[in-house]
Amino acid sequence: MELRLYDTLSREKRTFVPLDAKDVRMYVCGPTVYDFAHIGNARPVIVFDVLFRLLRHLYGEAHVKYVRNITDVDDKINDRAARDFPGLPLNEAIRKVTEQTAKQFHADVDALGCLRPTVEPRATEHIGEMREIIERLVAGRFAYPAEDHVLFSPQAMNAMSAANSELPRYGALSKRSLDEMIAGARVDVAPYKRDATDFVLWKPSKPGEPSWPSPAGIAAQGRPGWHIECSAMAWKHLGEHFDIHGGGIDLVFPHHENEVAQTCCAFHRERMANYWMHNGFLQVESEKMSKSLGNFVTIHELLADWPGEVLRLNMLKTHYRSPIDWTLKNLEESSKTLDEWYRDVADVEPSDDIDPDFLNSLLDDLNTAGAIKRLHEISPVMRLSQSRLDDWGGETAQRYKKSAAMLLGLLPQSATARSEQMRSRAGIDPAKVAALLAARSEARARKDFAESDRIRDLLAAMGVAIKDSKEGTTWEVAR
RNA sequence: GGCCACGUGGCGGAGUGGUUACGCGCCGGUCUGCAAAACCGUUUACUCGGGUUCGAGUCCCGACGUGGCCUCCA
Repeated sequence: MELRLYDTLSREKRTFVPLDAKDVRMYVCGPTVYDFAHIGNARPVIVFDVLFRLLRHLYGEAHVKYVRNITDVDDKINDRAARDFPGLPLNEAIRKVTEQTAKQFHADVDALGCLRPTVEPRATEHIGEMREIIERLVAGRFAYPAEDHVLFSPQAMNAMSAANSELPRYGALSKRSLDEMIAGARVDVAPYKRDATDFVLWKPSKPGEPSWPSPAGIAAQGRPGWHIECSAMAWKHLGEHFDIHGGGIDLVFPHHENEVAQTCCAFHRERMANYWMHNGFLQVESEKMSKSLGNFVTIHELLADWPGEVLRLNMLKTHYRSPIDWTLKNLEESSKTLDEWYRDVADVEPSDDIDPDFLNSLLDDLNTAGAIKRLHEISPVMRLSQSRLDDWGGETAQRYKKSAAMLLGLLPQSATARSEQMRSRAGIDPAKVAALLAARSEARARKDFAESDRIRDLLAAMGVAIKDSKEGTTWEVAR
């Protein structure tokens, strides 16, 4: 069994071969911390968490390094800080915004059942590395200073790459040519740019803005451009060349294209990452998510209505590269599925093994939908026709189901713990329910069905769903 | 306008040219005081038009539709 991953650069699924099986390295673009993360932001976090778990399963927990950055220097952060804390000095306001937002982000992704990455570097702690990369680029004539900016020249890169096969061509990742980009360039090209396609590595800071000593002999203080922070952090924590780089599909251009350009030119490398992985976009109720449409939904808001696990399963039902339509109906379905699975596994401990069919689905470019199909099949109950039942049944199935689900980051707790959690979440008093159930049983025993139905309706109004069976009556929180 | 994805049953959603994906829902049944829950069973699909092939949801071409990117949006 081998892992195959779809690589955006080659546009095909390729067998994953790590550079060093004892040190598998993955970088994923994390949040810019200026506002609540929305459900679209949650997708890469969840998807690459599953990949992280899978890699740990394959190569051992100690042999996988996952780096996800926090970008805490950005124009949007500055704008938000000035808006939210007008009384404070800008730098102090910025610190408040980034600290609060990062904290909220951690709370959100923890609730979604995501493991913390091995390293979570911050852009502002890597200004030195950014400057060093910029110096290298200037020395190599890939970049030039102009009016206190430093600009990267894709034209220079391509001239060098034509003469030196060690370098990739600019535009290879996003499958664009410079000619196309020049044709599509906006009219308002900054006057200090030599070419319309040049992009900013470093720019001057206005008074009061965050600022650091500039590279390339520029006297004025400045701050980094957008793409350089990821090149710097990936280099620092994963080296010049590593295995996997991930993020949302929208980052392919310009962000990742520019990262590749910066890193490969600074270190004279043909490649930055061996596999480029990109998750698809998300729509809400069949509409593009946007603030103007009023369907901009944050993780924080969703968590008020749903356990994080429901959001997680709902995300994983669709293959990571396909678009997702995020709807209430799907969430309800996901919620029901989890109820059923928790009932299936009860309080068993996971198996030491992973079901091969389940694992094979994940190994096929993270086919979580196929894996979930298998999870439905692995059931302690005879839920499938006899011919397809395999050997499943009883505790073996329960333990297999538990271990497989846990590889997806699902069913992390016991069924008992979960149902207690659901009860306290719904604010239901178990003693009161027990008393009402006893009264109902008594009414049923004396065939006073008017009374027993009245109690049933009463419980339903409290949000309690009762379930009668031969063994007696149980209850759950109604959805 | 340029480039890139995607279009599967009532709904969600897999699918490596040839055999039932799977889940939800609907319907029927068992159970039940009646229900619910649970369990059993059944039901429908491959956007359109060409082409390649013994055979296409799967490959090729075109049309239509949806979405993304085109310098700071996951």
